[in-house]
Amino acid sequence: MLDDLDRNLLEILVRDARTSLKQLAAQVGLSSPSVSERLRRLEERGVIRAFTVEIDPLALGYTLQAIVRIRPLPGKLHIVQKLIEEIAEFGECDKVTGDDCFVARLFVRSIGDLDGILDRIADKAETSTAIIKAQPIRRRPPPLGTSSASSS
Amino acid sequence: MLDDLDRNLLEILVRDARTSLKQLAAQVGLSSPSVSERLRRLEERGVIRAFTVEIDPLALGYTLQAIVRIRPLPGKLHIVQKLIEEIAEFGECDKVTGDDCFVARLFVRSIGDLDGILDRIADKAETSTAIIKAQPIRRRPPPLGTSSASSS
DNA sequence: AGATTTCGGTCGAGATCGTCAAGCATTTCA
DNA sequence: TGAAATGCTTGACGATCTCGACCGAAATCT
Repeated sequence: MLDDLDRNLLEILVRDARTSLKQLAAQVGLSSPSVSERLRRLEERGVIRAFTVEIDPLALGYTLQAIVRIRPLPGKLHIVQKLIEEIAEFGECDKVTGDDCFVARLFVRSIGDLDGILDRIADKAETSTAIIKAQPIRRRPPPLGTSSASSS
Repeated sequence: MLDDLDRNLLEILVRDARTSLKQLAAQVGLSSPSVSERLRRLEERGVIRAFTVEIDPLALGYTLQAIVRIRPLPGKLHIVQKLIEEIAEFGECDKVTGDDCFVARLFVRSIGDLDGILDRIADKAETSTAIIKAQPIRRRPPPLGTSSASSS
């Protein structure tokens, strides 16, 4: 489905999405129209979900991040999910198996804000919050190579 | 530190990092050299951490994601952290307060792979794994507006 | 207050880049 | 065997970016 050239292109673009077609072409050994066509198809197929910009939350004043596990009270699941989606400070949320129904990432500027936001769901769900002290791995894509599990 | 124009630019770029300087200039009411200079400074200051491409893990065959909470055995914290960093299938890892020391996101192609990877840290840490069933909120930046907690 | 420096902006020209059409080779399929 | 489809290249045109020169407002210094 993806050949080596595609993977190569993706790798370069993950590092710098502004790499010009010309440079991309040079690095993978194609002409720029070919690269352009490949990118078009990668987008069309949904492999490339978006070209975007990664912003440092700190630069926006969000000095605190937390991982919040959320267990909605009986019958409140949908209301809670909707609420989470509407609160812009939630920067990520996954619905998971197990006791905790949701695991979410919260960006806040202060402990006070954290409290304020959790209060808004306190009557609809139980939450456990863990403050993030460090980020050993920041968001990165899974390995692009055709395989890799259990190597190094 | 950031004015309205900067925030406006960031908002546009988060949606589409390939927006041309010309278009950006038109949308915020500046000339393109000005926009160019602003972007340069946003990068320089670290506000924009990177221009990147968002890849669909599914397109690479990663049909399964999991949230893994990891509690290293006594004395094994650093070994475990290093191990996690080296395993490319970990797509995110935060060091948090509380009983669980790390919370990580794992991309795998199959349950078998999941087992294989967890086995590699099983003798150095306790783990609890939650399979991701859905993603109500995919990675998004915190609100860019000057404030927002407890609105909407 | 008045002069000066700094900061952020505009304009225009030259260089760079992306896109399009035309054409070619290889593979696939009837 | 031949026709169609795929994926590539080349070359030209138009759009975009970048760089230098210049300008004005605001802050700073004397």
